[in-house]
Amino acid sequence: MEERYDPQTVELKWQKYWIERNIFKTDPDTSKEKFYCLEMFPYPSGKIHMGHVRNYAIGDVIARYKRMRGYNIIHPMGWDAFGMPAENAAIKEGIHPAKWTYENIAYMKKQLNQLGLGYDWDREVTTCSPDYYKWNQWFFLKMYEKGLAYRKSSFVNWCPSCMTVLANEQVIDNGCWRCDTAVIKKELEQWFFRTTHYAEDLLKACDELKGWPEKVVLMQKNWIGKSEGLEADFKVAGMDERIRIFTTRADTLFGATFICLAPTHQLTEKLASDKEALRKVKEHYGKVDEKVGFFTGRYAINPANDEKIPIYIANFVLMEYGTGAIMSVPAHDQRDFEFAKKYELPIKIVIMPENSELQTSNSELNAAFEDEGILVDSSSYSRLRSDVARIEIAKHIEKKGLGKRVINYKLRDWGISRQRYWGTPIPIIYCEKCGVVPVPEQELPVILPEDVKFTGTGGSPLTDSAKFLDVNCPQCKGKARRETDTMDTFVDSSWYFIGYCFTKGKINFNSELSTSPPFNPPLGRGGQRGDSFEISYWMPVDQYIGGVEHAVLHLLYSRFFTRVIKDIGITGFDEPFTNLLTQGMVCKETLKCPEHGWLFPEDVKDEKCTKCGKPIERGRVEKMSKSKKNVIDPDYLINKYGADTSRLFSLFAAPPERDLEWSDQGVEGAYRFLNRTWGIVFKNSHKLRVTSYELKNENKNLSLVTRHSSPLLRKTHQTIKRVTNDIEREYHFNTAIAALMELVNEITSFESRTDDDWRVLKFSIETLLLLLSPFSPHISEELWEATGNKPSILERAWPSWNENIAKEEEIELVIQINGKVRAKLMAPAGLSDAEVQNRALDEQKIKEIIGQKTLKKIFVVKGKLVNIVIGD
RNA sequence: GCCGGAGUGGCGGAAUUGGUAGACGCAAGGGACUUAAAAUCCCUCGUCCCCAAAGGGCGUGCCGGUUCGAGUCCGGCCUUCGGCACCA
Repeated sequence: MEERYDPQTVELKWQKYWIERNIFKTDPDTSKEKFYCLEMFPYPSGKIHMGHVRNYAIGDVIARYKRMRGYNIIHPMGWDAFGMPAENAAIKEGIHPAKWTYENIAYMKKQLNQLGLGYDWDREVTTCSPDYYKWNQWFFLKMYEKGLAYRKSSFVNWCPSCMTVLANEQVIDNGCWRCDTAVIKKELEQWFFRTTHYAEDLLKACDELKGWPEKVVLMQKNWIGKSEGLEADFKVAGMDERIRIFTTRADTLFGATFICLAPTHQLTEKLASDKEALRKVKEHYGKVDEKVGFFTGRYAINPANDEKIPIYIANFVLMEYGTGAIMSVPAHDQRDFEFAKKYELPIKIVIMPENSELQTSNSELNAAFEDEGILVDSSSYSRLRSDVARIEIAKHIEKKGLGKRVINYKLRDWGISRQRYWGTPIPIIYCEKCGVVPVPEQELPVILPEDVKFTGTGGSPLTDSAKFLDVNCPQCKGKARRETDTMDTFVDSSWYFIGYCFTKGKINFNSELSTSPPFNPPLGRGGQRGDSFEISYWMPVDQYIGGVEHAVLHLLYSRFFTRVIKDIGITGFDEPFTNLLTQGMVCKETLKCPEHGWLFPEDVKDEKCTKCGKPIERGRVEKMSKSKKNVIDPDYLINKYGADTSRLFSLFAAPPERDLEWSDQGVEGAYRFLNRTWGIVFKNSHKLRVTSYELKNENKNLSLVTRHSSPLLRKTHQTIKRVTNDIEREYHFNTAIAALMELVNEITSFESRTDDDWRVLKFSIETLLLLLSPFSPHISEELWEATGNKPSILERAWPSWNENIAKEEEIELVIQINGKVRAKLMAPAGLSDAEVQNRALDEQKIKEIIGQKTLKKIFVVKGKLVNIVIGD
């Protein structure tokens, strides 16, 4: 064994060993309980970043730990390979997106292997491969058959920079989720997936997501946004038309003083004569800044009291939600209030606070009163409480046949059309005679044409590819053209975790349809090795790990797809991910020069900018990003410290769910720890190798205990307990690693004198290596071998502790007087309360403090503390 | 504005059920080894009072409460980070 720890040599050796032995290959062995460990697959942008290192280190620890605990593990990895950056690279540098993507994948795969991550690459999926995206198209056709995929014209979010449509979930602060460009509204024919079909189910099932962070479940619930209310019809005076409105506050119906329609409402053209005003309002539609509207000249009849109230067209009323029309109650809705003030419309108070007067100035409201209260001026409903009146009025309207109680969701259908090249072609053909015709299943996949030009202007290159575009209609064989839009890349990531379940990555859902029912074949059904068997064996994912930024988008779409796949008849489960861990961001301090902006650490010397000599500002700790120049390159870390140190530090610096602040010195600390571990094995390697000791029988430990070695033996058992519990309890790796550091400290100061000491030392060191191996696997394998053991350490069982050995014989007894610590003394563990009391009262210092004062009461906390309450 | 986290030494963070606040690591200071430096090893390290020791006071964002005892529970604020935001 080398004296010096050289991570590069060690890591290469064991990575080669694992690959040659096929250690991470998955096998559906039904005699074992399975564990599906999954990390969110990366977009192949070129190189991995520290966020990936952290995410994948967490996943690898879990997979290795569960494996040692005896689970049958599936731990796959793949590539979210469609997307805009590849297309941008094609435009900018003239490289074909496929070439660019596959080169990036090759490099990043090498990096992942250098980190020692234990993936089964036989099940790798690459979403831009026709073998994969064929199934996007297949799902599309199945959904089209079921009416879950449909086409409609609508106002959509359009990013002028990306020249493509965005789903609602992809609009962040009114900007594009990729490039931040302000999103505009544009009317387009688009394909949609009917996510709303599952709205209620997706919402209800949220309560079953026990293994998810509450925060994420809440975000899902809020996004689905259920609200119960009333739809009511307002007749248009002098016309044979009705306007249906939606409200959650039927109790304020008597306070409605006008009606507002969305500018794109089906009746606006008919009602509004002033086309110029309508055009103006449309311009402001979807913008949050200002409320704009105009009077149509028409009136509506309030179904509650037959009052005539004016009909307005207003930009702030959304066509996409409810009925696209609202009754406006300015006294009790802030938005209506602002609109009414601007256009000088009447404000009628119909709800009063229960115990006080409404705050008004000059007998006018200065803001809407939106709380619950008591009804006034509402005919027979006056004096009712608003929550009661809400139901009564709704019932009344329903009875009169002028409306009905309904449930609305904020969740909209998922617009999946994208005007891009690098995505899955939508398998649809447009025929002049037959109209919209789906591509026949046997003709899948519809493959992206390779010979296209990327100009960066005029939208998708597919619209210029005659070879792709021109096609014969599958029905009438006449001239037809293909759909040129491709699918949102979130389609790709909505089912990839099921794709991993197919042996050797050979995805085939057709075989599922013919062989699958009955669903969920029982475990242990002898000899069956079909794909449907594998899906029901491996799914659902037991532990999913990824960034919280996907809390709404990806997770919601995956939950939707899982339901669709079930309804197609392939699977028998609703939820894809049993447990979810959302890891925090990797952050680092930023440096800024007043003249040169963000700086790399190497651009700073003595707190000054090396370019201009001005003093720099130490900025906030922010998420690592290239633009802020506060990134750490994983390649650099691996070269300098090795994968084991990089993994160890990113796991030690913070618990997984919290943000991690990068610290160069902290990395040094992790490296020092591994060096010390190396050192203790090196120092003792000769003797350790010849010391024989059977690890298996835990109770043998007891016979080895001597006065000298028992503290180390105890510490070792305590460490097994702590590390195991810390991993089991929410994956708190930081405290688990701290426990390992304590053990190393103890081992370092231990001196072996007798053969029994050597056996205890060997047991300690071997235990340390077993416990360390999920975190820093290479060095653990190397030292495991150096202590005379056969590889692989990964195939060893996770150690267990003996409570009898782990428990302390002596405890430190804390003595408090009136809740303040006054003395501490060592006492044997397991004393009775009375004995503990006596010892405490016997203590010289305690006697002095008590003196002549009266003893009021004594509390004893077993094994820990005594609190003596005394009077004056 | 609404919803949800978080606030503990110089720093990252521990404290599992209301029971010794500050584990572990980093930084800092002192010492050993060395011709010297690096590396390594040892010691100190919340703060204040005291020459020092012994001892004691204060201390988990702020104010108050419950309790023998509160970082932990309750009420009210402050700061900060996320998410949503004309959803009627």
